Amino acid sequence: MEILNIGEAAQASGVSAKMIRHYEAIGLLPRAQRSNANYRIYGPQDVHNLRFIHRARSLGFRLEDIRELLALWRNRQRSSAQVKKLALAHVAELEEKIAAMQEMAEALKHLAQHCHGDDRPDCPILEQLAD
Amino acid sequence: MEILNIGEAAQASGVSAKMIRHYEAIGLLPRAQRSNANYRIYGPQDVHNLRFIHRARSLGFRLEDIRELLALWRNRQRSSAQVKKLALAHVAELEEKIAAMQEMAEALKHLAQHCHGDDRPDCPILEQLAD
DNA sequence: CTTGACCTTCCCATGATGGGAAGGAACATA
DNA sequence: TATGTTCCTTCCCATCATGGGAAGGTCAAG
Repeated sequence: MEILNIGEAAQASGVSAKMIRHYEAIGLLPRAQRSNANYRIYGPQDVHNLRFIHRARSLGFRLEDIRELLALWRNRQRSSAQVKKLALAHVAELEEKIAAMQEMAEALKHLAQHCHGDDRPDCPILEQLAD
Repeated sequence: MEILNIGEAAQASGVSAKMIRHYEAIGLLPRAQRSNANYRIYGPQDVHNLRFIHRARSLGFRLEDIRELLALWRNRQRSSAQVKKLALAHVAELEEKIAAMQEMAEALKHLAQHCHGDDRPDCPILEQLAD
């Protein structure tokens, strides 16, 4: 298990083969080495990169953020402040979206509570939408 | 203010002119009446429909859900149970997304708390991503 | 009659992901 | 070795809601 093709690298990293090709296409990953038959081949370091991306995605980072995170990761001269700033900006975005969705959910739950949910047509949910 | 062109209807409803055309194109709205010059023209009922859509979007409903909500709204034979079901399904989706984003935010905040955020390169955020 | 603000249609972009086609390559088993 | 299965390659298209912008027609006010 030293040299992997794209399917094996996908298995090993949790990133789909489709996405590995995509990340390469947009320059998030360097162009992979190729076998004689033009298959992409991946070594341990490549898989490490892929895992990094996978974890960052699972924390909700956008690909452009991940591009920066990868650069910081590779750069031994980075300051932890740069990383922290990126992370906290992302947290702020998440919290903004969470708050917006919570407002929606609360409003809808409130309306639904007052909806009989039976055979009759009267419904405060529609009434609210129609105003 | 009885007969409006698309820009005025947009103003009056909160839905952009661009989106009004789009909703018509995908059949969410009936084809608008046209003036001699082929301009779309909107009456009070059309604006009412647009406001309905605008409010539903602001509660996070997807357009396909709104298509159903509009049908229920128009249908005097509807049961409030149908509306409530749609609404609660949407609440469930929202809450699922909220929970996922909260997990991300919590994980990141935890990592950021342990990141010095100074000039030094050491950073638990990157360490976690690199594992 | 010109000018500026509006309208029309049409095409393209976003962001991350996947589906699927057409054709070549690798490999396992009969 | 022949054949079949599974993998790879590239390329195009779809999602979802929204907007940007071009090219050209229309309208109202000065």
